[in-house]
Amino acid sequence: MSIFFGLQMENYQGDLNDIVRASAEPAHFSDTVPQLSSWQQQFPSSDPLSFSSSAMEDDHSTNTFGDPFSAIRDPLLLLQELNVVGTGSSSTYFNNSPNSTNDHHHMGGFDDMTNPCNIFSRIQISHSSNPLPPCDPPGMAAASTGLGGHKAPAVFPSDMINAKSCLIDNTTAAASVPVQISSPRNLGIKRRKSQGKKVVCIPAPAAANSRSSGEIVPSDLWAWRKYGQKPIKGSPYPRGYYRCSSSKGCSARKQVERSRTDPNMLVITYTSEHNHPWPTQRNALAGSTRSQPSKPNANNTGSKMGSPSDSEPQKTTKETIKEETEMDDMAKQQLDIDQATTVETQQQQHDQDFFADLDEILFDQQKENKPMDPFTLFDYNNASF
DNA sequence: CGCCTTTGACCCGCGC
DNA sequence: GCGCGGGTCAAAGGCG
Repeated sequence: MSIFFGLQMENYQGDLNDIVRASAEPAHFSDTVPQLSSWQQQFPSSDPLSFSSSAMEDDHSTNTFGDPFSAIRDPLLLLQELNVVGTGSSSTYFNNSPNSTNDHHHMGGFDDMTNPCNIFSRIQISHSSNPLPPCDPPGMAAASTGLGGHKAPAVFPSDMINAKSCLIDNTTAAASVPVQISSPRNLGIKRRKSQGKKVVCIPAPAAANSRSSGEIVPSDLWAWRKYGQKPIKGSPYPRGYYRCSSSKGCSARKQVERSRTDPNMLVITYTSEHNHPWPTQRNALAGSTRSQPSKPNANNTGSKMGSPSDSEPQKTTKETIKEETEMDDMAKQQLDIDQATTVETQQQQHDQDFFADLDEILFDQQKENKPMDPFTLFDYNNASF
């Protein structure tokens, strides 16, 4: 997950590189954050990450695959997890995520969504087979062509969540459309036909602190590889096409574009599903660090830092993939026999290890009087958004 | 070496 | 049937 709040686009040149790659300046969220995470409390001088601590805490026990970033997650996923989007088993976007089951939904975080101080206060998210540019205000949608070649409705669909105003309608949020696995080249599956999609609207990262090329990297858990970019008729901004590179054969895709009505907002459309568990190590595939700005202090900010396995000897890519496979098999077995409690225990242990490493990193930063760039933490994910 | 981005070409659904 | 526009492919070159 990457959320960039209150960031302004600067030096935008109309290339989606600006959107998807590179780092972003620390987020200075307005007003207050209800609670600080443990490590924020530990280092109050560090730039606040402003995650919802309740979300973090709640998530610790929900991720079967031991992803330490379950607390720093994709806005879509978190909202989904909070029963805001794609509630219930009908939501299948992350079909291998344990969160796709009802069993682990934690409503404890839902209250946060109604809190004006919630970090997702500027996220709009839609789960619809007929998505619209979610950042286009109602009434302006007529000027926009809906994603997937469908005309955008003049008003938000019922399952459109306008978190920007923090008005969560639990009844409408319950609407869910199963996401199809749809490869356009798959036989018998026509593309652009009511393909299940999820649309997320997030504040666009600023380019100010980005690399010299002006690139910024909203990262999320997954690794994404860009496979195309197209100018969009009627929009000054191109649309970037990304597919999941976390696992070969994964059909998950996303499209990233700017809202034509609010260039400060990014419209991210997720299509199809991940067919693999959470990446246990974001840099499992070589070259993925390209999307990361290189940081001089490798000890603290390198693309491999913060990995849950940092305290362990470096693993080769093959070993990592093997582990992922084994982990996947194990997780399936766990699911088969419904040993959720065991999984949660493993998850908690994993998270403990991760946060111990994280605290160590932050402590090192603190010792050097280096303000911690919160999005360095996002870089752990090593995935463009 | 392997993955990345870039980018022109191609494919295909949809509207007229 | 045709043209438009969106989505994907794949080659080329770059980067760590």
